[in-house]
Amino acid sequence: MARLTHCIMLMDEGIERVNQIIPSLPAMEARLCRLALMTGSRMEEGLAAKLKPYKLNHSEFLTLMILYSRPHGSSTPGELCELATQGATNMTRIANTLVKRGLITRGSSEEDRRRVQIRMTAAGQRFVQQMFPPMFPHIDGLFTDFSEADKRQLGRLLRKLARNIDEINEAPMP
Amino acid sequence: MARLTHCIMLMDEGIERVNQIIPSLPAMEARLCRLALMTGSRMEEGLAAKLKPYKLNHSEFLTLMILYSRPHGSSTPGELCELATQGATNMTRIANTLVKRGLITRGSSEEDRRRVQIRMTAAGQRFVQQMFPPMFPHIDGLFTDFSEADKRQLGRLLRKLARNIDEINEAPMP
DNA sequence: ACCTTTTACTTCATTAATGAAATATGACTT
DNA sequence: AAGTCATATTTCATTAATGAAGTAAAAGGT
Repeated sequence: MARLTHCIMLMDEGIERVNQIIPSLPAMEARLCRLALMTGSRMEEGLAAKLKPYKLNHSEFLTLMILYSRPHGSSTPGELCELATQGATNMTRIANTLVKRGLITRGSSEEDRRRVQIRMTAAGQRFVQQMFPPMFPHIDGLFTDFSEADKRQLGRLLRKLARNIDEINEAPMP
Repeated sequence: MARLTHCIMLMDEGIERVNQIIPSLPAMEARLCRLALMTGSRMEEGLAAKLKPYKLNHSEFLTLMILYSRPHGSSTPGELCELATQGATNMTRIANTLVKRGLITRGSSEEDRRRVQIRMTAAGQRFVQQMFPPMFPHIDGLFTDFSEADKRQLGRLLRKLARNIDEINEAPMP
């Protein structure tokens, strides 16, 4: 695959040329937009590659990690949908595959029998504890040459961007 | 859909809890990772929503814009693959749909008859000039409250991150 | 000139991920 | 108890990306 920095270079040139035809283009912002999209999708790919040996996809991994982070490794499909930003249909499928692999169990809730109680099994916990730490060097590597200030800045700016995304999504669509 | 800021809050809590069970987790970096992934995919979704009325998906839009940015609105499938970071198979499909809509044409090249010359039609140019500018407020909106320094910083940090991604991808996989 | 390899794309089949709508069940309201 | 809402699942369809094999043209060695 082509280097991301190369793609970014080509993107910069492209925006430059489009900007010359359409001067009203907010070039700086468009560049940031593309940068965020490009790095985001590369990171997705990188993550997918890391997960492949474990036969997990992004949403399965995320669900597993979220469940792992819950008190008693327990939650419900509805809650997991919210936490993992997934549709109910997908969550059912994800739970199916994780149950099949013995990493979680589905049980019925006492108080509300509509609810399904999802619990991480001991095998599931072992699995997470084995597969997660080897990813740390990769996570660290992404920010090796970042100073502490850089990290704080990036965090601040991405959170700021996130707030703006929310604003836009809440504003009534014209 | 749940607000992104809310998802981020939940993510922060999740990382915090996982970090208590697995202290070796590089929490700050993991947070940045998730932040980048989450904002990236929200921006994808936002873009997809903007493109939907025009019946375009991301790769079709990107291809169209790249072609628009080329001298004489002309290129070849191979070049477009590189510029849009797409496989040849996908590019064929994309070109098919864009040809069907009359936005581009496929012709054969003079010098190298293996090559296919892809050209943007007048209709294609009109289409881009109509559909692109209305997206500017959206692009601007993402960065409304960003100072010029903020934008420069974000650009710098994302480019830095991109270089690290390249490093990781080039390093021999263990 | 002839054979092999490489390049450039296309076609067809397959997989992955998700979404929409219908269904079953239980809980809550009045 | 009747009607409404909430939770989860199943079924079906859609969308998008990907892989394997095929076609055609050009390049290069002998």
